[in-house]
Amino acid sequence: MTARARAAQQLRASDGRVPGRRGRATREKLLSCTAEILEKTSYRDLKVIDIARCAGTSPATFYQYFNDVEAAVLELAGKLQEEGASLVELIRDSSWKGARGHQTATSLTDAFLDLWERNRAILRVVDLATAEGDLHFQNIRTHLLNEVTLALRDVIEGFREQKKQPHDLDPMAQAATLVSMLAHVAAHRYGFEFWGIRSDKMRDSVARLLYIGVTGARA
Amino acid sequence: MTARARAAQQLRASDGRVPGRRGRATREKLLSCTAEILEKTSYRDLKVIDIARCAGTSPATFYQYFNDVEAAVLELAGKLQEEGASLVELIRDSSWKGARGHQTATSLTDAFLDLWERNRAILRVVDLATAEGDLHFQNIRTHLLNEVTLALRDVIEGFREQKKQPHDLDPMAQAATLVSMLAHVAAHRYGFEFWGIRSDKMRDSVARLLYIGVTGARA
DNA sequence: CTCAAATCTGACGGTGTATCAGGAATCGTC
DNA sequence: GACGATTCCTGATACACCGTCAGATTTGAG
Repeated sequence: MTARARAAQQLRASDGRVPGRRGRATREKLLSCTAEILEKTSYRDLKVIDIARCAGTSPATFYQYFNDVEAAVLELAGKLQEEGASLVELIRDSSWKGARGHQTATSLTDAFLDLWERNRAILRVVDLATAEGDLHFQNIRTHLLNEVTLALRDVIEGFREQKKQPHDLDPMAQAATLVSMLAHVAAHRYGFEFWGIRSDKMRDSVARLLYIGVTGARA
Repeated sequence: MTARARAAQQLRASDGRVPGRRGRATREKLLSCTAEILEKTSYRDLKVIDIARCAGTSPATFYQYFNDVEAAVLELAGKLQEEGASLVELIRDSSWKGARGHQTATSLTDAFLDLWERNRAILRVVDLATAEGDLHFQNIRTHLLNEVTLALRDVIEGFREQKKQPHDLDPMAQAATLVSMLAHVAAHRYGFEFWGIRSDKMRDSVARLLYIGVTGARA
């Protein structure tokens, strides 16, 4: 790789320079402040000036490193893209047969809920922006969930070949549906508790439907 | 009802007056403009000044009728609360047994997708605001979905009593999970097509999982 | 210590928010 | 159809945030 090519894929400040150590540090600080504020306030009320204040710097500095607030959030979201990897392992490396399969479904459900819980503030925005048709966020969401969906699809395809699943079932659509269920329950977890539904019962239902949906087995 | 009590539940302008015909008309115009703009732009970029411009009036007029942008969107969302009613009828008045049951599940899926499609711009915001913990939107979302969830719960409870569903299954949690699946697939419908999954296959998977989840039958 | 590169910020023009006093339209009444 | 009262609307305004740039400050290599 030429020096030119390397520089091209490196971080750039708004004026085109490649940031040094100090620069990268303030950039990181700005990012973590963005994440922190997003935990407490709505996306609509996330202001550059607040991020700058939190980072002990000025708004102008923020614009040195990001084009706008969305760019910062987008980067935070980008960091989640690899998070899907551990879920994929879980899906591929565990047995989906019988009681073991139910155990796998439960573990996957827990892992999903946990992933969402740890990143709920960002994932909320990713969800909204994707629904609004923002292609950048859509891409991130795809990268995060696509691996998981594909892994599930393969497992489902296996059960279909064994005639455990209906012949006309589309494994990819089925996988996407199950992932949707997981994502939505994870996103609205707090809402269910508020609604009077016990969290562990919710988990059981999700895991059970996941198991049935993947394997074609009965409840 | 006393005049005082009636006035108390009537519409009020910001200065406390009860609006007359002209006032209600501009109010409606502002609401429809809000909805219209929300179709094309993100919630984050929804500005009072744009709504006012669209309605051919001034920002000050907007504030005559709404405290802020959120109040207007909240009212638009409130109008959806009764939309759940037709779904409830569908759930209660149709058979869930055998092939008929599968037909019912398909109809419900279609009705759900249609409801979301017709109101996607507003429902996006409801979803986000609910996830962000906004209780006003949470309430609306609950009213919209709670009836449907309760209706599904009753049907599930029936199948549980017939030993078609596991004894330890919580019908309410199961219903909430299925509604989550419906809501999320509906919200991200366009995303799936973009992702290369055929819309009709998606619908089939959702309907099938819904049928299985409600009745406990096999695929 | 010196100086050039890297980093930061004060200052500014532009846009949106939210309020209020007062101007304009409407309506009932004579 | 003119009057006054009521309803409705808006210009003016103070304030907040955005996004940019020139230049001040800091850093660190020599």
